[in-house]
Amino acid sequence: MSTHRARPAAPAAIADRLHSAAIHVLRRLRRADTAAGLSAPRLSALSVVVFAGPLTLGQLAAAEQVRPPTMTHLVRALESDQLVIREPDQHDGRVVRIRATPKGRTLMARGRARRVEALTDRVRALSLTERSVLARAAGIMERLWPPDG
Amino acid sequence: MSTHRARPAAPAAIADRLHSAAIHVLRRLRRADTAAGLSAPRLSALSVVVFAGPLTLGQLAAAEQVRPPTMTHLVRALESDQLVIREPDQHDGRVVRIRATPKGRTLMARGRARRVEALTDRVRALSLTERSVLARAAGIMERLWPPDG
DNA sequence: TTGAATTAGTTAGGCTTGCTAACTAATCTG
DNA sequence: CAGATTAGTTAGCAAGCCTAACTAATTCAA
Repeated sequence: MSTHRARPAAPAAIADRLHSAAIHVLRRLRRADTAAGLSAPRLSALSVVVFAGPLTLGQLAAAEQVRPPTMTHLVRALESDQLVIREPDQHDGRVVRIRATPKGRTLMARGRARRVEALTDRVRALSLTERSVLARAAGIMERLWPPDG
Repeated sequence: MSTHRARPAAPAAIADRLHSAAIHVLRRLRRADTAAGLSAPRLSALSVVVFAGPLTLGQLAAAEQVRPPTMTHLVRALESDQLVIREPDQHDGRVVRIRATPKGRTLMARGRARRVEALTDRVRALSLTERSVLARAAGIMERLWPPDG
């Protein structure tokens, strides 16, 4: 446990290591992915739709931190797999509401489990202390940027 | 600090959150990137070449967890920017050694700093405890998978 | 020694994810 | 109602990833 009681690392060094670690972890998962599973961006978008209820394309794009055209594209892919549906808004003819289908809900749960399966296995091999560090880190990482950006 | 003294989270839940957090952090950085900087994959590959000395394309691909054709592509891009050079191996005519140029070394340091600048700013805003959690997490993440496989 | 198998890397081609610019359509505002 | 704004799509591009198929070099075995 080299960091215990050690001089705290500089923010830049921490950022650098975290960046590198995130890249490598995601690359591992990408490889383990594929087969019948959803890609990370699709899975991530689908999760938001499932959990945050029906929401507009723009809201979804903002939540996922991508541009609207990118989200249009992602939604089209999910729609063609019948995982979400597009609904016109009653009050505003410009907006499109995205809603998860039952098929989308089931597949999200399964796909998510499959995609992180390899990671889950590795986490299982860690000590309770290490797991707790990762759990806390995940929370910190999600809260790094203020809610709206 | 909700996880303090709380029942430890299931490995699958931790994996899931970490996965999601990694995606979102990297997306933020991608946005802040561009201008005169190297993309994450190029920067990552260049770093390995700089730190791990000259190494073959295959070794580099393995280190970066991508397929050889992908690495061929990345190396070509780095080469055309004169950040690395390709050298034929004396003993084995099939292998190609990749070596960082001085220009590559300088640009790596600068590019790395620039790319993680936004993240560094956010880390600076954290408490010492939180920073230490992230630092430890980065180390754990890098060591999740055994060295070679 | 020669010819088959293996190994390193490249080429070809495809898909996904991301972007900006430019467009359409709908809504709001003065 | 005209002009500005807003939501989303279309078009077109680049990067990063892959597999399949290829070339060239090396190894190994009969």
